[in-house]
Amino acid sequence: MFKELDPLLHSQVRLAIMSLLVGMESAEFSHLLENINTSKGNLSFQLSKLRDAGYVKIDKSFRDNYPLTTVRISGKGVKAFEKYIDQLEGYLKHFPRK
Amino acid sequence: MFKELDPLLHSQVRLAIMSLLVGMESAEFSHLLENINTSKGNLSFQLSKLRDAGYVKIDKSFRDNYPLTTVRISGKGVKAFEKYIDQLEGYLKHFPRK
DNA sequence: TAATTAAGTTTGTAATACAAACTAGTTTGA
DNA sequence: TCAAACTAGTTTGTATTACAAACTTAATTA
Repeated sequence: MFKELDPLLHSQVRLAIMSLLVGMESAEFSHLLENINTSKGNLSFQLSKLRDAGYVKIDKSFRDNYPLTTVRISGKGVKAFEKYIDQLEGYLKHFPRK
Repeated sequence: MFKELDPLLHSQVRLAIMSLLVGMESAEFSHLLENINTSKGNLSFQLSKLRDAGYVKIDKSFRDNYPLTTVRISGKGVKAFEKYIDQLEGYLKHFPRK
């Protein structure tokens, strides 16, 4: 009846990360931080989890001498995000969206 | 940008409970247990949390000599569920439902 | 050169989810 | 008739999580 919700995505911060990433080519750490209501500590931690799952690719470089972390969603990540939404539907069907 | 998701509802088991209850007058403990993939220990625990939040009313009686626990969603619970779905929309907008 | 800022990472703690173990009583069958 | 098995849950212990505080490393500014 109710399908399993991917625990990696069923988390406010990680879902927000994925939601942002799915709509853009790539995002800088600071961009994510500005748009998600959490600390950089937690953002860093949650990004690592998504990387470990293969849902995002993290690229580390330098810009103007400072470290620059760039994140992009992977194919696997997109699929997982789509699937998560599908599963979620089952929980919400009593209030269909317009 | 991303609104707070009610932590009481952003949980697989509790969301399933609320989703079932919002579609029916009331449900017995055993009915919930059959339709949600969890243990009775956890179901009991999560129902208590929803009761403590005022999202459900729990009625205890007896039927055929055995204890019978009946649950129904409260007005507050319905509102919270609707609001949760609204907030969630913000996270999913890149994949609109049909 | 000392203080401040940038851009993160690591760690400690508090909250959470869960199933195993428990409670309290009922039915069955030897 | 009494002990084993069943009904219908609740409580407790543990392992996992989410998070922010504290830390790191290096660059910039006063």
